[in-house]
Amino acid sequence: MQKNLVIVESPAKAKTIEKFLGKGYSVMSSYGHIRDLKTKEFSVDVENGYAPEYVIPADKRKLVSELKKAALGATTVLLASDEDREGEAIAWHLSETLGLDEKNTQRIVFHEITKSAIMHALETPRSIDINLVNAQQARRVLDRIVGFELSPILWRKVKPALSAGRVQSVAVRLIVEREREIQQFTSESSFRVIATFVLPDGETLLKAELNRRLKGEAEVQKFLAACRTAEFSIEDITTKPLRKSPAPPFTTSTLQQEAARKLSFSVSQTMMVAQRLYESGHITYMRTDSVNLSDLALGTSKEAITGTYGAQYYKFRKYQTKTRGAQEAHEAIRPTDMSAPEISGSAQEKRLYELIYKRTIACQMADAELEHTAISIRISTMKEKFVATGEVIKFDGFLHVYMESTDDETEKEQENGLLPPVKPNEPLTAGDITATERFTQRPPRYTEASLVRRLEELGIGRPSTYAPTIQTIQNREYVIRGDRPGEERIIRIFSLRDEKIKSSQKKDTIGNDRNKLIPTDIGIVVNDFLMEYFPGVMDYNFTASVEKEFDAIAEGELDWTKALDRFYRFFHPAVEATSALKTEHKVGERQVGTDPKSGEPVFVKIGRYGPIAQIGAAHTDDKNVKPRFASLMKGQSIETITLEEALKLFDLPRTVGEYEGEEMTVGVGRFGPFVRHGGKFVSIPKTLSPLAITAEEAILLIEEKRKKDTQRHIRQFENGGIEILHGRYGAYIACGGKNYRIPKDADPAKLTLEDCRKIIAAAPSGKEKKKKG
DNA sequence: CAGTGAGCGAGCTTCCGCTTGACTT
Repeated sequence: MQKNLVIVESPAKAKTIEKFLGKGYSVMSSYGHIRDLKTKEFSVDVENGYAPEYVIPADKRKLVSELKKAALGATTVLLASDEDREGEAIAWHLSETLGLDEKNTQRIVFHEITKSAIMHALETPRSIDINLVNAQQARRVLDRIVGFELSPILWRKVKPALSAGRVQSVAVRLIVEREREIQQFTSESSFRVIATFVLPDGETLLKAELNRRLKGEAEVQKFLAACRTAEFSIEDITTKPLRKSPAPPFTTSTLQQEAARKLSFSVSQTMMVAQRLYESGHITYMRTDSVNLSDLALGTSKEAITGTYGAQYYKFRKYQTKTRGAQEAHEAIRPTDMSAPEISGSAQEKRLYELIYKRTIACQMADAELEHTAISIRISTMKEKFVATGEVIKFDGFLHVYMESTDDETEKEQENGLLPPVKPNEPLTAGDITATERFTQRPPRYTEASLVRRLEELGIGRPSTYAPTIQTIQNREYVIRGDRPGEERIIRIFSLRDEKIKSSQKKDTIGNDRNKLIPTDIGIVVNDFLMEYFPGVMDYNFTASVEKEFDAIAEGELDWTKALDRFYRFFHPAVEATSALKTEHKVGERQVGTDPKSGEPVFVKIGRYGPIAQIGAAHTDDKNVKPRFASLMKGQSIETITLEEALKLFDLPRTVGEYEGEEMTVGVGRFGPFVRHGGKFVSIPKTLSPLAITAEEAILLIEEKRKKDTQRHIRQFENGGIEILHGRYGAYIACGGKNYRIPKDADPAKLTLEDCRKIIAAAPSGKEKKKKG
């Protein structure tokens, strides 16, 4: 029997839709794009109207032939990819590749996977919008031009295998510029004054803060002295109602941020867990920029809220997407079943689901109603005032369920809850008055999630690329996720008590950073280079301005090849000029001083394998004098390293002593500092420096390594030819440089040589595994 | 896994956005 064929992008979506459609339809998935430019070639014919050369990637061929077969046997083919630029292009590529006939091909779209939305889509088919497709082609080709013309310049001028692109290079720029702001930041000190007053009843306390910060010790002393003789009284009491509204439902970016703040998930972890929730049918699609909720979701949310919390907690809300460049092909991320506050699954899945559930429920709940009270306290000797503030929740509303977190690291000004009842002009007795020194905070380093938020604000990147982009800039070693110890500060404290002023000090660490994005030397050098020669592409508004052009193309107002040509005509000459540039020194090179021993200059720069120091210039007349090299160590930077530190690097490798008749040498290799002893390597932990390590410490490390190794070996056969080892994922068998997994039901300690041989023989060969790619 | 790096030179690397697998040391 002939059927209608519906093609969607995602297999999970296909499964759901199939249920709604019934017998006359079969639903297949394209798994995203089915054609693209070649991966290893430029694939754009610049001379010929920027004609792209599309190919079907190897891992898509089988799928495409299956789709082709299904399309041939179908009465009608319905292309149901997403209703955005990429989705329209997918539909077009499908129609081109499968050789579809316009007569029995329809383009349909829906934004939510509900029966009514799908039925409506079936009733209102259209044809492929070629303008929208061309907008996508322009986007694709522009990204290819930028990426494939800039990256090779970096290979030549900085280091092989680097990359540049419209999105990643701007992401790195944000991080580099933030780091510079932090370096240039000088914190200022001021004193925050807090007083505790006693009410006329002799026991109730009221805590209040001075309405301005004091500058410097002299002013503090003067102020406290004036307080000694002052009288305090209530000046004014003001209360005002305060309303708080819930945050909109989750998009990809806000989910990544909240999961990072509340669950400490990395961006990619959030996406992996969300993917599983989506595949098991618990949530809607997780890559979206829309805050829209379907009527179905709105209805079931209302039921859940009124049923669980009561009608007074419910409020209908519709959210509008404000994000720049949003394409809104999907709904917001929400539970598929609003009557299920919990699901079964892994601990991570449960936690992420709960977060999504609460956020969705909360966004349809009533405002929280609070009352804000401020009591100002007069000081008879001065015009300054103390102010006590308190906030009382009158009705919790959505706060009952969910409160959005912030990245704000600045200390929370402790707010009082309920303030005691007071009357104007009531006299107060001062207890302690304490002035504590505070320092202004440097700008915060980006986290993965806060970088995503910034990129989204700038309209750069898409929900499907946030996590991969962050991965890329770390893979290229432009940026690392790392820790930076805070700065220790002495904090001065002055307090007035029983008419005496006392001073004290305490130590505090501020600005301690963990798991933040920090630029590397390579990232900094590449960024500065691109900023100098390609400021247009690096501009934060570059994406926004080309998006405007893409919109014009989609509207049919602009020819896509003309738009590309306009860009290429200014971009390509800059590429040519930069390539031809002859520079005496390498990009990012810096002379740190002169080697006192040889009188040769000492440089630091990016080498083929990373940052290096160099003594002596190349290209000298004397061919026998060659420059010497040494890698920088982790944590050192070509921007800040001193001559002394650089010279020390040349002390390596060095011999630290002998052990068991063999020399122990210390060096720094590709994987960090190591001790070498009789052909074996032992890593030196962070706590020890290869420059300072002693023979005793080195021996200890060697012994530790040996102990660990013996624990690693569970059994040996054939003189070590076949071994059972303890690895990261449990026990495994190693044989001839290959590893084999042990079946779950077997006890690794009891396996015989015979068992091992069987397992090895039964394992699929390497060829079979590799065939696909 | 490990000390590389100054040149007669092989051949390689790279973009952004759609989407999941297959895999496991």
